Amino acid sequence: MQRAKTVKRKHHQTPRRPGRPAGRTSNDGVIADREALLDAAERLIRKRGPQVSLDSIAAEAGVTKPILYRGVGDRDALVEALAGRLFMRMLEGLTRLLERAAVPREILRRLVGGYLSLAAEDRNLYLYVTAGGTSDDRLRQSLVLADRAARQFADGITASGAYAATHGTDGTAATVWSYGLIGALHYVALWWLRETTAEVEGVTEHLTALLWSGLSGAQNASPSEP
Amino acid sequence: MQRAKTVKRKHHQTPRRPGRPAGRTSNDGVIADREALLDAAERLIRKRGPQVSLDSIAAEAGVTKPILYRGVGDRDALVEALAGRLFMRMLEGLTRLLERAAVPREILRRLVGGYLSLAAEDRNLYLYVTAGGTSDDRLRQSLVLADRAARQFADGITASGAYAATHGTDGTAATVWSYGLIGALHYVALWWLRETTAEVEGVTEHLTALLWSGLSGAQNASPSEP
DNA sequence: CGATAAATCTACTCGTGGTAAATTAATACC
DNA sequence: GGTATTAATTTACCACGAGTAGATTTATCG
Repeated sequence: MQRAKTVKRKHHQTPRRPGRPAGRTSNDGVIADREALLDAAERLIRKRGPQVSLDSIAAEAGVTKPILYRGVGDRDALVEALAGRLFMRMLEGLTRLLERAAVPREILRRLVGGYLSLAAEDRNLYLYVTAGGTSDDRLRQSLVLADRAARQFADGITASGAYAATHGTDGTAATVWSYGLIGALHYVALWWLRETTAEVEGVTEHLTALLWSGLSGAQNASPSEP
Repeated sequence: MQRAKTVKRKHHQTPRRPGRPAGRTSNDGVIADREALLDAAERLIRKRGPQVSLDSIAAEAGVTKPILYRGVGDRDALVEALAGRLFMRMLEGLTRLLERAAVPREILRRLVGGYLSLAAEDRNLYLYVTAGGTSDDRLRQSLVLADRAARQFADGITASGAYAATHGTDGTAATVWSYGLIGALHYVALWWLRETTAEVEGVTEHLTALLWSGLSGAQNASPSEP
């Protein structure tokens, strides 16, 4: 309601002079409200988009910036934490999608479609978390998603585990496959999250075809529906 | 005088009082030095890494910030221009690599290996250009690279053009394939540019296997060397 | 009751992108 | 040839976001 330029204070809050808060007998729940801070960050990012500042996030949480810093650390730590929560949710969603076994290509199709749909569900959060140049550890964390998704997928292919056959022996192969997979998914998701025109089914179909048959399948098999 | 931390003035330069410069009769070569500014930006990014500021870039070019802005526009425009130059160079390099025709899988292998090697050659510049969340038009520009690379690749597969068979009919398919391809390449490149340990041949081999056979090839064909 | 510790907010610094105002030289006009 | 106007450049500033130091108030312990 108010906020002409920058949000400074949460709507109906008393001005809260500085100093130790009255009433609190000891440090009760110092760790506990980390989740509340992350919740507030998620809420604001959903509402306002991926461009929100730490000041506004703190305001949304009803605290000030130093509290936010004490609770979750610096900006990188915040993004890291939000990415962890988001990726965990996406992973659970994907797992649920794959509960009932299916043929391998159908598994892949569900993975791709699920990834896109789940990213679109948390669009702003997904953009916030994956923006910023995928620096250092962020990328590595997204690999948890890729790796577990790939493992899940491979487990669907064969009981013996084709994934372990390739990923288990050679660490480089595992990493390359994970990065390649997540890169393809992520870039297609980035594009699709901007284009509201294309419907998810077609995109899923095309990407699944590419990931399934690879480029060797480009000669005879068109990725479009027959 | 100036700051100890950030370079403010190029080493041996005269202080240059403000005002219109003496000697220049009219605006000669206003457009011409845009390339010189971009050269300076490239030089400094190569030297100092992808974290350089616009101030330091202007200093490297021997001009001041407003001149830089007049010459190339804002930061996004600078990145755009540098990305255009880099991708053009990479595309030329890839084209040279594919001049002598080969079997399709070998073509793909050269594409992947060439992409990685060329990115590593301009490592800092590649990171500078692809950092920043791949927002909006940057991503679209990298598609020129992906699209032309894919076209080149497809032309190698069949003379009739498998690329046209899929890309020509359905625009969505073309876009999805391009984004997926460039995403896989870029993410693997990002990882590999950090890991100095892995040699390019192995990474190329694994990624080529993934892109060629797709995930359906994971059951029987291991991506590692037989 | 007084001193110390804890917890919080205010107010600042610092760096960076971006721009307006000041400054100087060239050019046009009489 | 002298003066006003215009072009080109630098300086100095603004806005804004991340991160932190210090002021401020309350609880707790002697």
